Amino acid sequence: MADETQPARAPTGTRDVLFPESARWEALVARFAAQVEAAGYGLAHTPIFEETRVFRRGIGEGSDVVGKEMYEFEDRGGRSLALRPEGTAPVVRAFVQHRPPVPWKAWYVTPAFRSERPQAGRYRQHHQLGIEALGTGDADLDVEVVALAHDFLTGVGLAHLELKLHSMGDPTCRPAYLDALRDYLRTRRGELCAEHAERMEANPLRVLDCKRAECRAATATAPRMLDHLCEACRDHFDRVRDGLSALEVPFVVDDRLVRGFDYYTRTTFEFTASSLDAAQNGVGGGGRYDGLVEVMGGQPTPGIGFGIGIERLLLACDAEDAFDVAPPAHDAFVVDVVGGHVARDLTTRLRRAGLRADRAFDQRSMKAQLKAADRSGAWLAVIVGPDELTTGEATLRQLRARGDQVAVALGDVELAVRRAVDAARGSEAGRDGKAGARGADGDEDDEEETR
RNA sequence: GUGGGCGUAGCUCAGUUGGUUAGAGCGCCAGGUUGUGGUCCUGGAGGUCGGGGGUUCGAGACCCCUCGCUCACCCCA
Repeated sequence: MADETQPARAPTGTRDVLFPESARWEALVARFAAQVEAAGYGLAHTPIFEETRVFRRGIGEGSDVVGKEMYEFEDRGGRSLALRPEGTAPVVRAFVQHRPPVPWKAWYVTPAFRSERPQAGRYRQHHQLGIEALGTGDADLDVEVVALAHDFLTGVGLAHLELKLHSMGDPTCRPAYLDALRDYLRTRRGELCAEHAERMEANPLRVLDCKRAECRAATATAPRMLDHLCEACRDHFDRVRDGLSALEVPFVVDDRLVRGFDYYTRTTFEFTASSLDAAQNGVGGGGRYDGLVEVMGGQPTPGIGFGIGIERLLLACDAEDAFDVAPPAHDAFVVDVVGGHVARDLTTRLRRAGLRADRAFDQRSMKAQLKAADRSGAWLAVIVGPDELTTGEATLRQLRARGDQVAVALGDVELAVRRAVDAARGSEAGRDGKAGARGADGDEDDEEETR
């Protein structure tokens, strides 16, 4: 337990995301929302905790995430609850509960909790962006979902990205395959790494995913799911590949790809960022889960989705110098050296007029207030001192562009600020040859300027 | 859960084989300029040396415990 005399801090494995870093998060979520909403996905908020069985049944008792990493607790009524370790199960639970018309397409942004030892790109609370689409098993939907993930990731500026694609088969073909794989592994048991020699019976697929050289070698000639797909699964996989190729989404088929949750059927995929260390280079992944709705107590309904880790994605962006977001600048900073009531009134008027305005407090000196104005990144300082008070004017001073100070009537400040800021933005754009976008990718739109 | 590295001002760090009032740069505040930011100069504030115990005449330095951070394994976003 932590020392009670020490100041409290964020729990192990969690992070505070404060401004200006948070501005990047905000921009990332906004971009994701815009993209998936344009494709017909609607926002779904579901509780941050669920009945424990939602995850036990949904994700699978055998998975590490449920078996040893889930935050479980009893509430005061003795109910067993768990903090969500991932995003899909709760959304599927909500689908079963509310029976929305299909196809039902939802997106989410949510924290996810896993009780593991933190390290680079791995936290006890991390955040995911994701989509889920339920109600059709059409392979075109697989293509849509994968393409949306791809377009989003490349859209934020990631270039060094790899998409791995695989098929897990379905209840028709997978059991026979698992038997064949088990039979094979039994003959090679002595060659496997210690851990997998133990675990191979319970979870033979994991062995294929093992990074150790022994396991790699021992499984080089192991039977592969792709060779054991039933006709329906094979046809489905072919259509997914054809679709991705048609949309020019590059991928590699990886027949060792095994994802951590039990619910996957048929298409599974994973995006890795080669700019990150291999240990945590998975920035997102997902797949089809045609049996999950039924497991959750609903009518058999196919579905597919993906989740993207925000922290990892931003880490990958850092490694590639991508998605550099500049927080929006204030339009005006009011400098009041006559006691503060003018700042109080003017900032409010500017804000009510839709402008971004701030001020200093505590009646600081003009020098200090101008310094604060400069630091705030505001385009303009709106100065009111004794002189202005007697003439009923305010002085507008450009902080980031050339131009003389001008006096404007106090009653016209909103309009004058708007004009002066537009002019300053215009002249900066002219100099840079860019529309005021200080971010890396230059296509962030200036939605505020067009009013 | 297992193993390695590391905890000194808000931040990045220095601190000689244990020796007196613990330093720097940046940042912050103020003054130079009693009406003008971004440069410059001067000054100032700010430290339970992560916490607890021990060794010693003396500990930021050494030992033990503990908390935290970090990296790797496992697994995953």
